[in-house]
Amino acid sequence: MLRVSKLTDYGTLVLTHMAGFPDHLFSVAELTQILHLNAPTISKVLKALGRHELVSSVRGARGGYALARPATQISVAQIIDALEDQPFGLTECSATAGTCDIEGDCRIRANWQRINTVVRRVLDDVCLADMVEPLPLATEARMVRHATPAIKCTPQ
Amino acid sequence: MLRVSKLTDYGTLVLTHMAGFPDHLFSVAELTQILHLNAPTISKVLKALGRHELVSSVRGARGGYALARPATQISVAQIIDALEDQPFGLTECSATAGTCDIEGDCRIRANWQRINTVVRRVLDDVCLADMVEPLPLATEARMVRHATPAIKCTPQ
DNA sequence: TTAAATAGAACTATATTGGTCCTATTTGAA
DNA sequence: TTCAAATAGGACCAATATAGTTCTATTTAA
Repeated sequence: MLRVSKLTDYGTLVLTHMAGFPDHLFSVAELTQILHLNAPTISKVLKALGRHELVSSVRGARGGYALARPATQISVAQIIDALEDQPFGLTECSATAGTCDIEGDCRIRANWQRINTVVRRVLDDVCLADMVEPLPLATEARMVRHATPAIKCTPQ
Repeated sequence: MLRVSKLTDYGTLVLTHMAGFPDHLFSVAELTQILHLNAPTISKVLKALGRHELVSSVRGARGGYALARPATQISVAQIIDALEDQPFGLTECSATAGTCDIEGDCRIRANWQRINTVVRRVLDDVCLADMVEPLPLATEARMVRHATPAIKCTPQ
């Protein structure tokens, strides 16, 4: 469907809120009230984010979660990696080798991989800090500058 | 899952093959033999592509399909639009308004939309002709040049 | 010792997708 | 005129993926 899963969407929402209060330890209960999401859902998301070291957790009474590092150092791509089950790639065969019978003489797989690289780079270049505030019409984006020329399109 | 559907994948494969023979009218049976996909699947894909005017069809005996326009004028984004059920967008709320309770005070929706715009532009800038041959390490990509600065990432 | 918290894993229900099949329509050719 | 070869459209079922919930274990402050 070319959509990120809802868990990933929730994850960006949760992390974006947490980014506004870097020193605060958030419990699931607290985030539930603020974000109007169900507690089990928030809990599930934070557990996965913890496993991927995007948040750090403190267990026990008075425990909770906080960002594991500054919001400028957490990218949307990293959130996707943590919350999506499959490895990154717009098609199955371009993400994982050996999933398709005709892989041997497939002519488009390599090109899908190039597309993946460029899309990935876009997502690498958006960080949590960018998601916190409604962005003004931005100046030259690092994202765009950074995108290397991976694909040539025949001029039309 | 941040994946294009299999139908979309099949669609690019079929169209890429057809792009190599612009004047030939392909029947489903013919494509079946060449591409090693099942006939009903190829048929389904081509019908959808026809509805979106990416291929033109000739009905009746000796009928078949051909690209509706030159391969330089069919983009991967258009193929996705034709074969995916949902409108383009990495999250549901950023693709379709009114799908989320908390849309009113959601802080990240607008930023997802900016991300959508940039990703979309990447896909707009890859055309079928680009998928036909294994691309050499390409020179400056129109795709990249074209991507406008929609998102600012705080320098790290 | 207890209550408040996270950790992990399993489970169920729903939604989406993939794939197939059926019927209608069109059209070239015998 | 009839038949066979083709596409058009839609409905359907099976498989997969996702969402959401629940249960048990563990940790730790008070």
